[in-house]
Amino acid sequence: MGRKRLQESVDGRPTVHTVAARAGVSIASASRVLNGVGGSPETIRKVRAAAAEVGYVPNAIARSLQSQRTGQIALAVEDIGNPVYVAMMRAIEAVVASSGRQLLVHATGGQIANETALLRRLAHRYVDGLILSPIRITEEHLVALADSPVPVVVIGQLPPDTPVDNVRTDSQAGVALAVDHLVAAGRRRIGFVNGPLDTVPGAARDAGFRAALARHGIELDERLLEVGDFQYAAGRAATKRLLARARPDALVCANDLIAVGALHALLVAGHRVPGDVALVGMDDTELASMVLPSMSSVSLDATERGRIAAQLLLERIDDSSLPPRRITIAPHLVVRDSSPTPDGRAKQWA
Amino acid sequence: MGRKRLQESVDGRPTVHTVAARAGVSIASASRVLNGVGGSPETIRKVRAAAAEVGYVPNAIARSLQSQRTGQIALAVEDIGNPVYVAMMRAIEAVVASSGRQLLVHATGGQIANETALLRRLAHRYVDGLILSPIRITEEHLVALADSPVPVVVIGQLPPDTPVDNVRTDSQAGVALAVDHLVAAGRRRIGFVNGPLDTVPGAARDAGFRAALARHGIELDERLLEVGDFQYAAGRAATKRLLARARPDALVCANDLIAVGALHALLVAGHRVPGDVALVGMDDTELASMVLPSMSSVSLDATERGRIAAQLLLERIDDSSLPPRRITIAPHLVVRDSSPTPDGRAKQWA
DNA sequence: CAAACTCTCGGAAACGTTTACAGCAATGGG
DNA sequence: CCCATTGCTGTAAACGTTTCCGAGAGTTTG
Repeated sequence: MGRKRLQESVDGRPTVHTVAARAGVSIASASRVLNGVGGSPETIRKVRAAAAEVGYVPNAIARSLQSQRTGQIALAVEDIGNPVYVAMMRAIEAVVASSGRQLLVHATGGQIANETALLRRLAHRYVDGLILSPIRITEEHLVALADSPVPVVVIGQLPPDTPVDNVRTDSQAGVALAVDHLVAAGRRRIGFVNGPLDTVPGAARDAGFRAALARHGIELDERLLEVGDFQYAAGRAATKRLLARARPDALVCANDLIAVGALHALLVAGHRVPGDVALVGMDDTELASMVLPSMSSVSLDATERGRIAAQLLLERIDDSSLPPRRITIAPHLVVRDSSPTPDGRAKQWA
Repeated sequence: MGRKRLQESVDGRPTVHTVAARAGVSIASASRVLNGVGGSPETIRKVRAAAAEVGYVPNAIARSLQSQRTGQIALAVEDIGNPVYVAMMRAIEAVVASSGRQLLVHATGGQIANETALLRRLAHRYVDGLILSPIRITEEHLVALADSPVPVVVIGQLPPDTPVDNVRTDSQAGVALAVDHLVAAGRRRIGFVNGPLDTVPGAARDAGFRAALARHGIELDERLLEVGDFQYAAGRAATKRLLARARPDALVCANDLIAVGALHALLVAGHRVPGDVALVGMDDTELASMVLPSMSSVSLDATERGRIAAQLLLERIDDSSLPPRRITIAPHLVVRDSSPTPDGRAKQWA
């Protein structure tokens, strides 16, 4: 009994001690064999046999404590229901899994308190690194990022010279792509349904929209601007408000969820899309091709951003002396049926 | 230097030794104070001060090793992009987070190999419990479940008498609800677009559909049956095939993704919904109210299933002697615009 | 044939916690 | 005034690994 206590873990499962005793070798030898480093043929045989007989599985926690690695990566996004984050998550999970690690998912709800709390919790070292995609960036974030005890990669805009690995996209240029496309098709009364202006993407897209109109010499009509959350329901409501006071001939939306809401509002109000009002979303999520008419959308390549972010993180975990890197992904426009084709014609059935 | 090595962790961060030394007490006393158990007022003051000064944060891994608890829960679903799993995940994450734990997400892709590998990996004890929502159940699953080293809760059908906590829904009855609804509205040529028949939900829904038709004395026309993956694209393709050879006046779909695909195929083919063909999806995801016309759908209450599964798991973690529990959630029909209202009339504009 | 290497092995320390146990002082009751 | 109780404290063991180090055996080299 006393002897057994020394060999089995507290819940009766075999430990390296069990295996070693059964094979008649020391735990050091057993451990070496089990990790495939060293051991004479005879020892290897005995240890492997013993391990198989008792069904030994190493304890990940104990291993982590010793190796100072958890084999876990955390991902924190605002809303795991947004298809753009789903795409990102899929890409990240693929990279993470292929490196033999696991992915932890946190939903922050966009709350700053949640995010900084999460950053602080990293000090517990339950994870080897974090991929964070914040929707707002505060001074608190920057401080917390600066003395984060584990590597963090941020997906999204960060102030210049923040010494943090960073994957971003130029959503300002993305909005410009949408506007250019619509102007080229002869639309002039272009509306914009945005997310909250106090978010980083919201502010960038607002600036992008204004700049693009200015570049085309179109005067901005403030009645064509609306703001809501980055959600379907908010997009639908915002569009309804906008339509109640103005007559756009095109609508740009700050993401696809908003755009689907806008599409719904437009069709319910009896507008033809793209005949009366052309529509361009943003993020190019799966949603864009699910709806009818299928939606043009500016792709910010969430999959690619996720993949790169994961790779950057793994690289930094392996070598913390790397200089901070900043990767920018260029947006591109995917034209579908909700906006006029390049030759200016709308599909006949719409 | 030698002294320092004893007080700080290998990467220079403070440990309980650091705090203890700084406060001039033993590590035992320090640990006790930090855990809020015992300590004289003076000791408490000194330790708290020392901890604050050095910015001490306990190491979660070391704590886990000692306490035999990781504070982590894993969730494994087929496809994190399916909105039904998103809803489930949201509910689970809420429960898990409010118990102070964290959620790990695994995407299995429905691969049996992945799932059994995952079950085996539980032996590494990196997590306190698992919520598994398998789409297929094999003998391998049952064996792996039987000797899982940590508690597992399964969401989905399980053979009777499997001694595993289980949250399920009666999707067979769910399909019946849809069929009853359509028959009551006078539809007779009811088609069914299902997922793979070798999956548990696929088989159940197939059986449910056949039984429901039989109950109404409607002879089954095999040409009105189609099968694909539980995905949007597959649903769209399957519906296209079905429409090429038959003229249904209603369509039941095995989930909302398939249903949105079917809706797309129907509208593109020029059918009016629900005028020519009524449509009922299943799962009642957010998607259902995003599309136009908004989709009737049989709710299997994924949110509730997720919430309950998480609670069952937490209970079992706290008390492994509990008898296996099986909770069944009743489905209910949510009628929207894609199927006739109870009085048999379709909305005028469709 | 001695010296220098190369392998393999086991003991023991380490990773950073929590906690059983025993010692000790102070307190209260008889 | 003594003893039992209470409340703190520190020492040391434990959680289950990996790995450093020194010892011994066998092999090569000069």
